[in-house]
Amino acid sequence: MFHVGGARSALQNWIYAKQQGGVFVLRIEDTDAARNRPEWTEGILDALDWIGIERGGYEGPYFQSANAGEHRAAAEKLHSGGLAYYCDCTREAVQARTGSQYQGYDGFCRDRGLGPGEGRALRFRTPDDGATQVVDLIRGEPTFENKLIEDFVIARGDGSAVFLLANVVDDMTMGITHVIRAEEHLPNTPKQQLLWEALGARPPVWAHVPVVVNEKRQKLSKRRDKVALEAYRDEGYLADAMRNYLMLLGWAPSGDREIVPWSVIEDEFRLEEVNPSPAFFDEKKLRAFNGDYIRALPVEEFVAACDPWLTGTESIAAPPWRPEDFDPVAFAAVAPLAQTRIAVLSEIVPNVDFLFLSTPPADEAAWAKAMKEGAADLLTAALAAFEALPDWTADALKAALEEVGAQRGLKLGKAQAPVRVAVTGRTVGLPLFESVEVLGRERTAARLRDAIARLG
RNA sequence: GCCCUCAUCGUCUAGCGGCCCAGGACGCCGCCCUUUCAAGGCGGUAGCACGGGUUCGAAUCCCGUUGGGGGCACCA
Repeated sequence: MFHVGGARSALQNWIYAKQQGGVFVLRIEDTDAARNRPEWTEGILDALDWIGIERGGYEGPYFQSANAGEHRAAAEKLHSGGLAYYCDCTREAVQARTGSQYQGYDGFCRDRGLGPGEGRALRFRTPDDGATQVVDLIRGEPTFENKLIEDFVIARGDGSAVFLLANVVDDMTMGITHVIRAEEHLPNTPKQQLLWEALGARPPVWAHVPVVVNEKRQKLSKRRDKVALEAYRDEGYLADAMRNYLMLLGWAPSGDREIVPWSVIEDEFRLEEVNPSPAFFDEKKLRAFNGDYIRALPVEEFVAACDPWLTGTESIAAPPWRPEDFDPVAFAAVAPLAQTRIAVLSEIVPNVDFLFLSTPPADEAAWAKAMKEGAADLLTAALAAFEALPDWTADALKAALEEVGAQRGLKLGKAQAPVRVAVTGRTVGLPLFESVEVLGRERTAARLRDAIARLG
């Protein structure tokens, strides 16, 4: 599973690294074996592939746990240098001293001179005075008073390093110069910067990109929000549309443009210009973008792009018709008509299913709406007119129905309604006469007869 | 409670002291086109959170208020 917010920062990170002539490193933070979820890694890689960050474009993935030895060595170094101390306080004990309102660790073990031992955590001794200023490409130079930073844990009772330390050690050993991550890490940054300095290295340049929020302005959460990129892919969003949209959250290309070729984005994107406030992920706008991208596709590419929804895949449900009833030639014939009518690829199915189903899809509401007074009469006349047609073409079919309607004082808009429902099962859909032409004389006649029979 | 952070139409944004009684896009609403529905064309709706400064001049700079978000774990 990969969060869209994460996908966006990956995109930004990737472009920035490219522009700087550096490499984008994908690292999985897995210092806690119990919480490690291998399937997440796969999800992240799939998402990056889909969104177009090809695997050659970044390094990794690297797993923090692979460096456990170095993490421990760094912890030991900090301890022997007097920059960290062991602590055996339980959470409850700290709370008993500080009161119910959380105040941070109170420094109880600071000067107890405890040695390492089972169940003793190692805490970093934060400076008593001064301030830590971080350099952030997006936010300027946030400054944190050191005395307000608690003595935080850097290694667990079993000696393993926690995220804060492990992350810093890995960054140092990998020669990381820029850390670009989500805004929620900003409050951790002074702690990590203190660690860089304590370990004798020059801290990196930071960039904390804003989070993506839901309509309630909360950070996207996997539990309550649709955040998995795969879900959008399976619904039929185009990768190009998605990455274009994602890049516009917090940033815009020059000159009143939004839908632009990727090359323009790669060229014009400036991390420093990213808007520091959280952005709402607007699915409606994404849809509009996607529709635009779909329409821009050459027809043959559109046809190819629809394939997964026409045949089904592991993650995409199979269509309602039998596989052997699918006719690629018929589909290709109506594809251009469908192209302007769908915003996401999965919508192709209800637009063309009438062609491949043995009977029109049943929709009682549609039937009730279209089959009013005179419907049987109109259908009967239409059937006769259609059967008399020498040429089975959309134009001829249209002329025939126009004639039938005119005899009954009906405009084509009205006259086509019952025919449409009888033949396609729906009140809305692709242009009727083209659809009927592709459906063919036999099947059309059969469906009209069925409808007339039903109307009694 | 403490710390950090953010603030232009409903939403995403342009704007970085005069070009702005604020531009674009999505949405929404009309009209046109039209065999349904779309697409397309045209038009409209709607915003600088509030209060103080600074300045000849502020959406743009400063301070405060309010509101939002994030963080404060032997999670990452």
